[in-house]
Amino acid sequence: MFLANLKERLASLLSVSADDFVYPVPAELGDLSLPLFALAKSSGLSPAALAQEKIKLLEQSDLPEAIQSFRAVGPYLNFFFKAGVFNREALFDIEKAGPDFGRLAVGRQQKVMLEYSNANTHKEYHIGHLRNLFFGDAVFRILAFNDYRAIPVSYINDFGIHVAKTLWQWQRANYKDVDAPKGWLLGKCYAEASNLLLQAEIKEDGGLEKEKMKTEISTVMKEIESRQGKNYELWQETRAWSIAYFAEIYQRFGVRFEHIFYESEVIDDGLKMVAEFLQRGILKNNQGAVIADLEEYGLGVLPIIRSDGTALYPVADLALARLKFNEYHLDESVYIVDVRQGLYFKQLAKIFELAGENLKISHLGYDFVTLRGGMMSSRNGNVITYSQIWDEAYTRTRHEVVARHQDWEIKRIESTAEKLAVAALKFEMLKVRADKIITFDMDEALRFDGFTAAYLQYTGARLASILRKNETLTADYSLLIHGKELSLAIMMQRFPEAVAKAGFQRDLSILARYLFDLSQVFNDYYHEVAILKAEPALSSARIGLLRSLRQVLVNGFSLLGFDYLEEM
RNA sequence: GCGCCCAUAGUUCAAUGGAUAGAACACUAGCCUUCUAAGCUGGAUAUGUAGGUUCGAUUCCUACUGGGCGCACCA
Repeated sequence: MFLANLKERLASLLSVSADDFVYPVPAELGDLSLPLFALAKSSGLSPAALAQEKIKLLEQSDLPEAIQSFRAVGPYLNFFFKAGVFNREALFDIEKAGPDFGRLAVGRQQKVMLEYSNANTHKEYHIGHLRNLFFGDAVFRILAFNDYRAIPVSYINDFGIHVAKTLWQWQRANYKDVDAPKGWLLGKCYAEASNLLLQAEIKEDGGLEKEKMKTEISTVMKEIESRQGKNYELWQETRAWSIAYFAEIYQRFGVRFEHIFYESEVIDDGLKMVAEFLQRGILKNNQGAVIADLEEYGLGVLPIIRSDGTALYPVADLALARLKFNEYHLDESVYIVDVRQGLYFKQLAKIFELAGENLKISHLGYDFVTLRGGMMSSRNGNVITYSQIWDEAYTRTRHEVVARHQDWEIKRIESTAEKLAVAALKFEMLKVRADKIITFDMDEALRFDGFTAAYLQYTGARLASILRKNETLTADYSLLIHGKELSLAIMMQRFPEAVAKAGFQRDLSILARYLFDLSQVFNDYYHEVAILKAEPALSSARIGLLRSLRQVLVNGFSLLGFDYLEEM
């Protein structure tokens, strides 16, 4: 990391921290800058006077070779780099590091389990789930890149009351012979069941009808819980459909889990834990239900078991949290779940604290996805499902690819279109900070210009096309003295900083924006400078510059979870 | 009622307390006999309100306004 080292050397000469440096906003002011406001305060000098002091210090020092000049501009100390030297060192550095360029050894192999994609079987998979999946996967990738022993897991809710609702409607609607993915049909049944219940509630005299439905659903639920009978068998069959459907989605998006937990597998241990915690007074009976009373900690009340004796969500989660630490000996267990469950995870952590179990569990929240027409809800069917958005995205990318490459084989067209669609969707979800609500708009999300994955991939494809035409491997990079070459090299050297910041803040939008900025710098350069037609030695050096840029893009794309395309 | 999050250009988003608040989309004027025009160049427009801390506030603090979310049997 040449730029980082350069900053360290300057920092040590000036007795400041490398983190104090900034990059001047109007680039004409310099390549690197040191604002002296904060330092001036402790020294008792004005920032401008301190700048003069530092200038004197620098004049007497043995400066790094890459520094061309420096100058004080008011309270700032600005440095200019020697393009030839900087570029030579910067590119050697990237070539040497290759796929590891940007990697940071901060994780020290700490074991961090990341739980995400907590989908429900028997319910629709929608764009909200996609945000969770892409965010979780990218956090996993960046932590793994930064030397954490990150363990991606998914926890599937296959046992709640929603299952009973779905199966109840499934038997009434009889969709067995409808030509559609079965996982999708189950989601449809869930929405229909919820709707029927809602309608019964609104209707005058609907009370009786609703009670009848609820009783029927409750019967289904109890049969599943008893693990025998027709409904249990139906549960097994339909559950398998959903699981296969999820596996398809994960494969399409290149997401892998080290393990998948199921609610049905931990629920029994959860019930035992509830009994144990009841006995120890950590949980208590109240109005026929079992609750965790956390009022005195300002965390309200968490219901654990319904007054009809059936289990609520936390039962299985209690057992799962314990199981994770016992089986994997974790340093930390992170739940990547919608911010709306923030209170719930505080409650969960508090219960373990009260039980004297020191489990480091934390909640990494992100905000939800909403639609122009209002909040998404699978209960009333106001959703954009995974299959809808995928079909639309793929249709559009395929259309674009066909328009440009009539000569390509179908297989190639389809594979390129698929990669573009995957990248477009992932980038759309990752480019916004996690604590922002995404108001999803299909046309907006599936654009291919501006701040999009297609722009990044197009940048990559253009430079790959040049690299195919000239594969010279040796060159003298100190010939790269164009101002835009220096800008590009500095920007490339800032990749490790972007990775570090994105990883530390667990905010992938930082990396997304960095890659976009980097691409803009290249596209500007591309239009201004001839690469293949420059005189041979210079052309070779420029080819080397592009090779390094490709490496940075490849590394960056892979952290966000999409492919670098050679042609598009 | 209590708690959490958000408020920047017509729209969607940026900006470790620091230099002239940046992009993208849309609108508009240009650029393909240089390597992929899914590109590039130019043009207008913005910090919700009132205070406070500070040499300096989009950023920190307080109040208010507006929007969203969460708070006992949903997950």
